[in-house]
Amino acid sequence: MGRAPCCDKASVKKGPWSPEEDATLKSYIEQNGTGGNWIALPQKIGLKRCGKSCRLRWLNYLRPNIRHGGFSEEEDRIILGLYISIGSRWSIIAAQLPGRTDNDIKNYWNTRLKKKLFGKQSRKDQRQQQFARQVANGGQKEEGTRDTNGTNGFAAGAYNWHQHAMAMPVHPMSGSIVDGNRTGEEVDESIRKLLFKLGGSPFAAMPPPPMYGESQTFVVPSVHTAPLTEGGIQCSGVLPALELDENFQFNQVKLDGLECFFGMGDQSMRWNEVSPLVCPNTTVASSSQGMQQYCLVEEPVDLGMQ
DNA sequence: AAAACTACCAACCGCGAACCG
DNA sequence: GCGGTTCGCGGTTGGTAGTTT
Repeated sequence: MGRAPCCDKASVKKGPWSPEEDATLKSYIEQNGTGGNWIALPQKIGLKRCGKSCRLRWLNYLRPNIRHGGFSEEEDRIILGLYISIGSRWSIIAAQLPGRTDNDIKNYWNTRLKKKLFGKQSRKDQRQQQFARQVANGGQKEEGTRDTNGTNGFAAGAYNWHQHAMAMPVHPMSGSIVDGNRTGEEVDESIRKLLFKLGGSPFAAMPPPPMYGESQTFVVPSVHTAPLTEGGIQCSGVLPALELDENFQFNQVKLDGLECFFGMGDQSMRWNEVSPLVCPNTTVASSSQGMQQYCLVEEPVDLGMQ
């Protein structure tokens, strides 16, 4: 027996929602709630829509206190930190960002953040950065840097995000989830608790500082217990060695483009080509000093795990 | 000015999980 | 325990606005 369709597709309207449909759905749910049955809801209120479509419209657009666009640096870091830790579990990531929907975060990741992280800038970002550099140069227009890709010298993989970070001001997160009083350790603890709740062991005490030689190269360990000198890849820069237990191994298959974090794949990656979103405040320290700060989420963030 | 290209995002689709009788 | 139904999630698609050539 095949799967029962959730609705009669022939008689159901698809595509963008009209303002009238929005108003009908919104006013009904605000007054009566969903009634616990999305499938029956559209018939009840005379909408020619699939129940799933109604649910999606409500959750992603009509629900109160939804925020769209305008992701802050802080939100970027939270998304990135959680993506590295738990993969593409957007609903969990969204739960840590009040007002954001999983769909919004997913879109943001797929269209912007992933490219931003791995060096391929969106044109919007390119323009923002070019503008910032012009401002930094006292308004002088940059010339002669456009490459054949039309990326003004910032071709994929060659973009220096540390430079970007200096040019782009860091905006405090709007809303209330940053209280500014919590230490990095408290945030780490929140994430540990979250990961533990998700079924894995919290990655024990943040990783030991990587050995940082004069070559500015160290070996990223595999996710589990691989020693620093085995199974890793050569990377330059600073990277935390996350210790996630086997319950998190499944996430690896979803970590599109992040294989380097987990010692997967055979390509080498230069970490100074990766956005400071990964290691926003990391300091290139001498081998005697060790690493000053860890990555993941470093700003005080209420992860709701208290 | 127009065609081609790119980026963004709302919405759809299908699957597994959870729930219920 | 089983089968049917609904929910929730993540991946993907399609439309459109913006940008480049």
